[in-house]
Amino acid sequence: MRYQRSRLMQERLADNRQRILLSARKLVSEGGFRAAQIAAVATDAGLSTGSIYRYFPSKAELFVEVLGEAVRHEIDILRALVQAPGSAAQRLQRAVESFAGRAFDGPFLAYAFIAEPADQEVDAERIRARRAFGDVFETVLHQGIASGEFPPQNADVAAACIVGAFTEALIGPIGHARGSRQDRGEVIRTISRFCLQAVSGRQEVPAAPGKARRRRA
Amino acid sequence: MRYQRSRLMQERLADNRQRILLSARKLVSEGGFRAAQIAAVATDAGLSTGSIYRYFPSKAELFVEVLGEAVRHEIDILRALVQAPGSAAQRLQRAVESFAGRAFDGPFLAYAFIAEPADQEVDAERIRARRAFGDVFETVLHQGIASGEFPPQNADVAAACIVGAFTEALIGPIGHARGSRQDRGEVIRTISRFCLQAVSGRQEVPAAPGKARRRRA
Amino acid sequence: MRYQRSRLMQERLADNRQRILLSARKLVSEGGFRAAQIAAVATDAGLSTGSIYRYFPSKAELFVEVLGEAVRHEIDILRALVQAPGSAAQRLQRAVESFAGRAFDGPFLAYAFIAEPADQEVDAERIRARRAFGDVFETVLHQGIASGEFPPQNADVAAACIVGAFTEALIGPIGHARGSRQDRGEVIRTISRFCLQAVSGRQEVPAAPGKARRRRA
Amino acid sequence: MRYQRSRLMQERLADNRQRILLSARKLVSEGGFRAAQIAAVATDAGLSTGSIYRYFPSKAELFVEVLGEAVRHEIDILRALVQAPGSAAQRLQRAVESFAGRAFDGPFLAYAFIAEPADQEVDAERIRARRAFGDVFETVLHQGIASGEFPPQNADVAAACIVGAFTEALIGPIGHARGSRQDRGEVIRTISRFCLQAVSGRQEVPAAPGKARRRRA
DNA sequence: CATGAATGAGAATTCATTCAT
DNA sequence: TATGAATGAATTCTCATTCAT
Repeated sequence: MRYQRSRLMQERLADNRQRILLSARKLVSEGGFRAAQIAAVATDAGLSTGSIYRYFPSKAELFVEVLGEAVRHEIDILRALVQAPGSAAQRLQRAVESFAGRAFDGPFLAYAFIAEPADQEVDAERIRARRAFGDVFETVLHQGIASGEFPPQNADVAAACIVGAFTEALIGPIGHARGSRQDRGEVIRTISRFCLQAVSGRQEVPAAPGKARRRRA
Repeated sequence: MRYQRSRLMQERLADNRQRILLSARKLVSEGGFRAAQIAAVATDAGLSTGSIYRYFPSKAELFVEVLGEAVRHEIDILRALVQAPGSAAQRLQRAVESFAGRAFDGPFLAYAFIAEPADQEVDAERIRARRAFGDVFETVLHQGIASGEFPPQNADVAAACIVGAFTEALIGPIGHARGSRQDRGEVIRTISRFCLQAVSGRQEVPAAPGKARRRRA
Repeated sequence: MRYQRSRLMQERLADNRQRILLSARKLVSEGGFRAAQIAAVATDAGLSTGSIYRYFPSKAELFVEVLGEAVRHEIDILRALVQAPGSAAQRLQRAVESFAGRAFDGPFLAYAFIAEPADQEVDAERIRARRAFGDVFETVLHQGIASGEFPPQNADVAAACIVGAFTEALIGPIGHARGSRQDRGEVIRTISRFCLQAVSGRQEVPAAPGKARRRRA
Repeated sequence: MRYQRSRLMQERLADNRQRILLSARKLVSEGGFRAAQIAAVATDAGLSTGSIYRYFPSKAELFVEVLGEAVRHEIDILRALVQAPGSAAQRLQRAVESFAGRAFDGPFLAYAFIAEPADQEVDAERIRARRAFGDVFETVLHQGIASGEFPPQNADVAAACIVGAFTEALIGPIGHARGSRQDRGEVIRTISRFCLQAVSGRQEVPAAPGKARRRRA
């Protein structure tokens, strides 16, 4: 006797959930966790505060998901690049440039990813995220070391250095790259060369410019 | 008599101010900004909450100064190393290792330095701090490029990469170096080689181990 | 055809109403009023929250009826026992033991009956309920006093004492009888003797054990 | 160098704490836990909501103390009466009448004592309270049984019955004694005789009337 | 008619800042 | 001048009730 939940309804529900996630993401990226109170998220999403709790059990869970969703997407892309054919150096370069490019375009992820959140649960998710990124880079480093492309090195620490390097360069406050005060391609190539030289110990000729096209996030 | 009392008074005032700063710093380093409420700082400093406001106009100003003080100290050390005689590579290496070593030993500075503070004013100070560190490294890079030691590169962005690399490696959550799970010297040498190779494009033979002595912060 | 549908409909309506009452009762008995939110009742009854409001104008009214229904059932049984033939003492004993036995088996009624409800309206119903129980016992007391079986006494207050005595003994927190830590028969006989002696002022020989059979609520 | 906290100050502090407890107690006794929100307590005590938390860590702790304080006071009185010289029956009678008298005068304690609180911690305290009262009566019962004054009986359950009996008679909603619709002495004597006859199985001649004087709580 | 998503008025709690003593 | 008690705005979360579909 249950009424069939109409397709429209289902869409609206999924829609709301997504809108909440987007609003939360937007607010954090614009004003940090400070600016992302439940009430603000609700208003931005066009809902009441109570409705947020229909979709997420708590503020912490909401932001864990915001972070997790962004990270998962990023990791998927990185893993694909890292598993593609090519030398370790090429694959590392592609991964760094791809990541850096998106971070340049939409500083949100990297921002949330650096920020100290107000909540322990979110903090834990942030740690998982950083470790996940590091793991991807560590994989290529190990492959490069094994194949003799890269000299032996502490891949663990080096991977952390890579993550830190472009994080800081792109979104950290001294990242002069902020906005578009510097040429996108130039910044990204600098970062990728930095990382490649760092792990290979060889002078790297940056990939032909113009390949990494600007793409909106 | 009156003069004497006044001098004592002044000393006590200066003393209290310093004690407040130290307590604030200690609390942040131990538990983050979350743990550094005015009341806690006051208790730790052996003063009343009201007294804090005799020395600092607001919580934000207090923490701006906490951060600023720590950074100034660090910058002084770095600048001395950078202005000492030696090749650009040597000076860069010394600066990186010195900074990294202190961060390894006492994660406070680096922590506060990454943390998203509760307050916009503190945030602004954090930006200044990161920029100041970057500037020091940028200086050496420019010198190295000018002297031909380093290939031409975007020194601005590269400096940010350096700061980011060791920040993440040492105190970021994937910094496996946390605690003492990894050998201090090994971690620091990995980082310094990473940075040197990154900017020089040459395989670097790390400095003889044992030179960088452990020192408590 | 239309008539048939209508009858089915009516049956379904009555059915739903009953299911809601049962679910509400079950939830209160298991977790107190705390656990009996409208949404939980609806889920348990296999209906939507909105539907609850088709059958009951408000949460308060629902629980007033839950309580009232349970009490009415209990009162019917008690009245039958009290109007049966026999001495006042016998009838009183039967009533007390019958009530106590059901309370021992299914603490729901007694629980709701003591609990401070979330709502004033339910509170009022609770008062009516207690008064109704008291009235039944008062009736027997009056009869016993009239017949000379019991000494003259304030039947009103004594009836309240009876209700309080077994309520507390059976479900109050010091009612060690909770669960089955004590022998059911023993507890019930103690209570009934307590009440009988209290009103008769004579040593009572408890009824032969084994008469009051355990029955699930 | 600490300023001496003035006696006045100390008095004011102790005063506030006491005022909060009194306000909380008053509100519960008047309108149940429903009416005792932190904001209401604060207003009643002439303080801000925040100030409540200077004196009590949480709402639950506040009400645990409200209940505990009242109970401790009551238990002290009961224990003194129970340990005084005299027969078990006399001591039991004095205890019951004393307790009943105060409950008649100020229904607060007994009310809170029956109410189902909104909070588990308070609930736990309530259970302790009831058990404590029961224990006092159980003690006299055991003594009376040992001395042959009372017939052998389950003292545990009987003690619960006593507590329940006058609780219900006095403050329970069927306690017609509410307000002063019935004569105070008459009600109290009825209760005490009820309890005495219940445990002794003998007709009790109530203590000479006029002895139990009305006293404000 | 049934549904269940949306609402929004509370309620508890925290903590920077003020100010009477 | 130092103190720390008092303040109260801000924030998260709950749940009875309504109403568009």
